[in-house]
Amino acid sequence: MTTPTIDRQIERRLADADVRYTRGRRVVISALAEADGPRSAAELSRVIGESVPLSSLYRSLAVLEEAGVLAPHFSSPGLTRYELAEWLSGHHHHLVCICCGIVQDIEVADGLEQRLQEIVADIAGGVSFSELNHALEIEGHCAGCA
Amino acid sequence: MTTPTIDRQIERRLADADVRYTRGRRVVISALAEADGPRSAAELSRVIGESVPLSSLYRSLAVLEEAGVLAPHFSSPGLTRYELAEWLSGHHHHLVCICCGIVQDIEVADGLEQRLQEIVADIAGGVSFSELNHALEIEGHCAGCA
DNA sequence: GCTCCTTTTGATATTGATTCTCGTTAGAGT
DNA sequence: ACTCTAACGAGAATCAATATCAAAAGGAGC
Ligand SMILES: [Zn+2]
Ligand SMILES: [Zn+2]
Ligand SMILES: [Zn+2]
Ligand SMILES: [Zn+2]
Repeated sequence: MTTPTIDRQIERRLADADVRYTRGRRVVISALAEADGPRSAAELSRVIGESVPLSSLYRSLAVLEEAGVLAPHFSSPGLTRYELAEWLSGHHHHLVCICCGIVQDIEVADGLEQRLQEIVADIAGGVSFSELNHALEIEGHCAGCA
Repeated sequence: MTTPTIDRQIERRLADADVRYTRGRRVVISALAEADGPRSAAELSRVIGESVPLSSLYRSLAVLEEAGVLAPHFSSPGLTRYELAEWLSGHHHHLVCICCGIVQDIEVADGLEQRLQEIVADIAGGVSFSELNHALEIEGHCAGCA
């Protein structure tokens, strides 16, 4: 259930970009806001149902990514999952199940995130690469696949 | 240039799995050993040339992954890149250019890797998820895209 | 080298996710 | 309500990847 706060932030962002926040797009955002991790077009379609045709779903995902509202995530062969961008959902990391492929968001306590940030800066500091962000994926077996 | 050591390790692993280490497969391994990061079938084909048809290249990648010699890597929409598995190349992380998409391996000094390991264990310790491995991707602009 | 048997190859067809096309529909502003 | 433009949606097209299957190559034994 999209929080009113997030919804208002998205409204403003889309208005600034002259992109309409239509019914179909609201449905997509709502489905992603309820998920506890990134979801693919097919996974979303299964949840949303017929009300948003696949071709529209794909275009909505592309438009919302372009507007910076959604971020893509890659962890399975041949498909792209999307989630709310971090400025909406907060910085977090992912648990990736190597058995069933599901990806789950995980919040990292401030202290740990701080230490992680330092390590990343140390690593990137030694090479000619301008670090902008980092993504930590923890791979293993989820509760269902234990 | 595949080091003789790595080549011997692969020979043994494939022999154990009753999989032949054929010319085409050697070419693929050699190209990946020379790369400084994961490469897709198309990227490899560009380097290798006509001597290994795409259909064979794809099958070689699948066979070598199945045998545990190669590991897949996902960071770009709609394609899979491969690299030597970590038991061959050593544990490492990746720099991902958000501009051109190239992925580059990066070695992490033991001390940093140790601290990273601790953080990962701390994060995974709090949830019902059996941690097996971790992947840290540092996103930013590569030297070419600066 | 020759035979038999199994694995691999490679040209081609096929699948599956995603994107494109284009006529139709809906939204914001007047 | 009228207009103008953005968005929609059904279907075609694209592109990475996989499946087919007949032909070629390896290996073991002779
Ligand atoms: Zn699982
Ligand atoms: Zn996430
Ligand atoms: Zn770059
Ligand atoms: Zn790597």
